[in-house]
Amino acid sequence: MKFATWNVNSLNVRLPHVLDWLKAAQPDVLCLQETKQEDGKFPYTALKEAGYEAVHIGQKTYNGVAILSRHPLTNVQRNIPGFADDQQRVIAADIGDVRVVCAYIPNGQALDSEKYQYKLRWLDALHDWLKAELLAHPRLLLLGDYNIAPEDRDCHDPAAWVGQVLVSPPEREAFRQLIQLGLHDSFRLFDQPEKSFSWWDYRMAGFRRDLGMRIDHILVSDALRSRCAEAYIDKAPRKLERPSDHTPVVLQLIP
DNA sequence: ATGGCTTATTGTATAAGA
Repeated sequence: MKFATWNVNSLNVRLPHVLDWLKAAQPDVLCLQETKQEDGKFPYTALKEAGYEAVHIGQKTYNGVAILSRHPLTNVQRNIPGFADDQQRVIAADIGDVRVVCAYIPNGQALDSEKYQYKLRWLDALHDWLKAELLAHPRLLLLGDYNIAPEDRDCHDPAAWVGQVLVSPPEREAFRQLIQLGLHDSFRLFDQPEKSFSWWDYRMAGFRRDLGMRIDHILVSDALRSRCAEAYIDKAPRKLERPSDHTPVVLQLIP
């Protein structure tokens, strides 16, 4: 079973890339973030023709998350229960014997921004919900755009990023709190190249100069750890014309 | 590196992303 996550920065613009990638990479499950469209515009038909059913929660302009799957999706949950949020950032479903949670964690903008406080509150709510979710579903995957580079090696220039979002100590602590729930960063279960990144800024020729960050992750619960077979970042879609600024992150799980 | 890009919007400049 191949699972992947990809922030597509507008599914309307990126649908051709998504369809091409589904065909080339053949994932069983693909979690999308930043679909940036209301559900009425979501391309259910095109995805169905490609062999994937989908569940989605979206809004105009911002946010929006979806799970695409070749296998039936059941027990679908939208948003974090009990957390009042007008931003559409979470969708979860059962696929096979696994609980799949797709999340678009807030960016935070800047440390002195209200959006940063929202990010930390949001991470707290996610943590508390996942704690309960793990009791009900021991086999759980949390895939998405975390907007957190967990360690300095996940940042192209840690010194230049001190004092900014994605790397601040409270964000990294929130990531560790998720790990404390009994989750593992699947990417780091395997040897990886140095400078492994999942996002590069559109500006400053960020991709060409490899000024990237690893902020998209797939966490696996204790019960799934021994089933992890391979984890990698597929940089190919980032090289296309008019790419998303993120590229897919992949985990292969033994059935 | 302090925004040089990209996206969406009842647009023609602004907000947001990361």
